Amino acid sequence: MPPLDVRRIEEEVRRYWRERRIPVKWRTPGGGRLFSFLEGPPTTNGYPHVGHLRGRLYKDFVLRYHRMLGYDVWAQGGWDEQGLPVEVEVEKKLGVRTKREIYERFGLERFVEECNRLVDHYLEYWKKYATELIGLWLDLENAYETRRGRYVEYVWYVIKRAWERGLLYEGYRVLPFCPRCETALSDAEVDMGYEERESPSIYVKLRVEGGSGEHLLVWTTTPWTLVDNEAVAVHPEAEYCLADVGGERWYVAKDLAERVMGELGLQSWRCVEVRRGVELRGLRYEHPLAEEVPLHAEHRESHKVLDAEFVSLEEGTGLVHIAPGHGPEDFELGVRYGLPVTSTVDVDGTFDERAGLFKGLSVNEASKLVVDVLSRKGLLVKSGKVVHRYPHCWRCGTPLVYRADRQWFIAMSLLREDLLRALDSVEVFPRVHRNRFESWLANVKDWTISRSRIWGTPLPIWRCSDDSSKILVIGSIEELKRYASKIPDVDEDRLVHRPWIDEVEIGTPDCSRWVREPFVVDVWLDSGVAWIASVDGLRNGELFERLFPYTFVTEAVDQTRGWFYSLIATSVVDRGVAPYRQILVQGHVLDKFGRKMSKHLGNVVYAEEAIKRFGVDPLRLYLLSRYPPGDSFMFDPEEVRRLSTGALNIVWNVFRFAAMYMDLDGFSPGVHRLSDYLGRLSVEDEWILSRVNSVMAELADLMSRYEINRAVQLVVDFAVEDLSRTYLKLVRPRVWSEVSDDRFVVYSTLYYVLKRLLKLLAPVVPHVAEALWIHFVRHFEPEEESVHLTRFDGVDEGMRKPQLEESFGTAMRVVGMLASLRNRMGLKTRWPVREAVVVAEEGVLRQLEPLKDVVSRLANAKRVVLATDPSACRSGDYESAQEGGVAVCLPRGIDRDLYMEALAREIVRRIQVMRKEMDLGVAEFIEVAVESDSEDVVAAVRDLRDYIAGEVRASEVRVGEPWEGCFVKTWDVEGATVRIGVRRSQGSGRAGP
RNA sequence: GGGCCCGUAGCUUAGCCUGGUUAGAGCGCCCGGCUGAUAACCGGGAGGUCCGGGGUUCGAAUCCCCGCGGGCCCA
Repeated sequence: MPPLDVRRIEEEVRRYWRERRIPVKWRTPGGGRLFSFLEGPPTTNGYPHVGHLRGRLYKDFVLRYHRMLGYDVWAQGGWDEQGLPVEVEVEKKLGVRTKREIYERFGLERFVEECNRLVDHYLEYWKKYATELIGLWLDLENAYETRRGRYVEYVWYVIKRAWERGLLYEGYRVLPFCPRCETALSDAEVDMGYEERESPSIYVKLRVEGGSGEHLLVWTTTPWTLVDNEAVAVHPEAEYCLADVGGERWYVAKDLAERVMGELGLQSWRCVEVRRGVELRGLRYEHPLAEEVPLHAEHRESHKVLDAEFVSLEEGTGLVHIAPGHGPEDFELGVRYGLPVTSTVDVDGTFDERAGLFKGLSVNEASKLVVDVLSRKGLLVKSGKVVHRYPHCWRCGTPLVYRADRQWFIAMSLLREDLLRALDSVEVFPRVHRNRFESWLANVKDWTISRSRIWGTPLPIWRCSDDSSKILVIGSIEELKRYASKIPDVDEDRLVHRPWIDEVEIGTPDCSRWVREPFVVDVWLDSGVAWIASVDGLRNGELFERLFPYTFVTEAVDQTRGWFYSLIATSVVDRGVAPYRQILVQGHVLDKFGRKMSKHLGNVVYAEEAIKRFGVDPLRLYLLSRYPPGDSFMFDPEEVRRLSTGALNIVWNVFRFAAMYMDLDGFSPGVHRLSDYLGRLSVEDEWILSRVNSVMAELADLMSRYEINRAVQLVVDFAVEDLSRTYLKLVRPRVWSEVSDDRFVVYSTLYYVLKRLLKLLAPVVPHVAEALWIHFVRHFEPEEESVHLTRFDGVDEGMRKPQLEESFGTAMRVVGMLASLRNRMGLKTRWPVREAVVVAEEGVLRQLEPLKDVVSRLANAKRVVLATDPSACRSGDYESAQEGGVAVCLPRGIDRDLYMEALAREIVRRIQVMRKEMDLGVAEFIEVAVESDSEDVVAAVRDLRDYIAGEVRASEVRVGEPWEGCFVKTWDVEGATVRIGVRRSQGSGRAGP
């Protein structure tokens, strides 16, 4: 086996999988129980980064794990292809800024084709870098795509179901709009886009009618909304000051007066009168923009003080300017008091002709002009700036504008109980996220499903042109065709999109001409129906019934209000139950400083770059093991190598070690069976066999809670700590020894452990595990085609020895203490000691008794003495250390025999180095000559010639001058000069197969 | 304004639910060792007012309360 070269191995393994169609075989049902996974479809815009990879690796890990547990896995891919993000990018590409331009310069047909083309572009990229290369074995051939006719139909289906249940309605409502994208956004979308922003902050006084000199002082951060101001609200219970300010009198909330006046820079003011909010009710004021906006002349009746509970006494003046067309609370108040709902702002964020002076201005421009006008009229008290959190468009970053408009809704608020009941049957990991989801559902608002856009599922609602109260909702393509009197000659995928859908002419007996509502559907409804649309569930009922509800879905935390919600919402609308059993909520990936990854900061690590830089499996190991799935992940490129490559190297070399010797000795698992050697196991064999089975049991426990990082750490730690550092270190001499066939006991033990280990590693590092399977397991058992087509072996309870594992832990602690003590004494591990004494209580000693030999080997002590009596090594001849009730001691002096042995080992080590430098194979024999000015060294070589020869695989070790032309090096050994010569001998290697 | 989460070594963190060895790792730093799988690795050391304060308790990183600081969500 060659050294580990991750990239080459991944390349080779990918080819192997492709040629043998392993992923297809992996997905083929084998009659087991079904683990049905529903892919949260990535949106096909933008390039995948490590955050996407993290999520996709959890999917992959969980699928592979369950496949190896014996489940059949349903692993269909899926893509979310429609919606604003795509449009935004196409607009950029085409160089257009408004919808009008799209219509006029390009036409919808061309625009939609461009959208399709862009989707195709990203699709290829996501398939390669976020799926195939990372080893995610989703079925991409049969992936669902939200732009397809057969998919869009299900969005229609659910909307029709809502209609049938009386949940679909249209309404006039104040909603957040993105003026750039010219469409309304849903609550969930608004939630995604809160950002810090600097806004104007102005104080305005409104003249109370009657020339009394009284004013209402109001504060706002959106001066433009004053254009549509219709009233002022006060809190009914609050107390208000009528403050005398240099002759004028202003109303301001008593509790806020001090702060407000301070901010306005007014020192000499006083409260001349205090009145409760309710007493101000009905006070009329002159509209501040009455002259500039003519329509307010007709609204004079409304311009007065109202009372409202929502008025804040924490900020502002305690008097709130009310624009029913621009604030949800204002709107409700307006409805309650019959105020005109004035919204002179268009969907693109500009004022229309009703806005008088402000006509044609954007809201920002209007804000500036409002400030100027008020200033000129002497109504502006103060104009400043404030930084606050304000909602922005989640796709394009434009600050949102609240305005009233007509939209279509699904009355989710009526289904709160149903949603909560549905959630009862769902397990949420990690648990804390359940509460959040629950409170979201408990307070869920009606879902605004209409969007004034182009590239999306057309809203399947038609209105009768003769009688606007008549509504027709169409739930399938078949139904559409049934009603259609004329239909464009295009394929289904096009037919269900603008502009083609609007070329369909529909007439029915009760209405001669139906006109479609000019909206598309919120994309969250697209992905939301994936539970049924992904498999064309109405036509594939049998398959669908088996999959539904899906066993498992996982996405990042923001999807609680996104996809997790839209899935359960649509499923509850249609059938009243949750579409999934388990959801795993993932945290986000941040940069190494804990900052969000963003193009703006330039700290995004893209998938392609990461894969090329680190290789897939090191990246997988890192992303899967570093943090709990639910936590934020601070991605530090330095750590990938540190944590992953090192561990993978060790794992790889464990197999190299095993392969080398097993091969050399002609080991064959079919012939040298572990079952035949069970009676001859050494204690470390029993221990490692127990450990591997315990690890499998612990793994199952961790995975039952989706503690993926700990599960992965567990397996890797086993490989690195237990297997490599401890077990292999212990059995090395047994493998080298040719005096008995004890090494076959080691091999058969190792083979058992390694094969199990590979299966445990397969879901974590599928490429490396497969390469090892090919090079190692298949070398002995060629019929085992792929580790990924195997099942985990059950836990072999008979192998488990919890007490031994505990004792071993104690022994390792003692070994560590001895190493520490040696360190302090300046005594190299290479130098043998006569004895190591362990003083501890009875129970600990009982644990250590069977492990004395293990301790003596690892501590390089001739013998291990166990004692309960502290005086055992209290004499001046010993040095001791103690820790947690256990003491260890080592003798200070060294006698001549041990000294000779130490010198011999020093020589051995140097010869080993030389062997390595000569690049000799492990089985090759050498001849050695040692020459020194030290009599001790000469004596050690002479006396321990056989020992040295055995250690370095020499056919001859002699004292004297090295041979002519052989490899010679001069060393310093304990102050003595030693010349060592090494040459290849004629002796044969160990007998091979 | 309300809710949830978090604060442990220079950095990243385990432990907290279920109170009880001397709070455990990894990285970095310093020292040493090992090397017939390993361009590897191993061991040791220094480094902690477990955010602060109060309470419960024989005993608190852990449970409770109050602050402070940070994050997320809702309004």
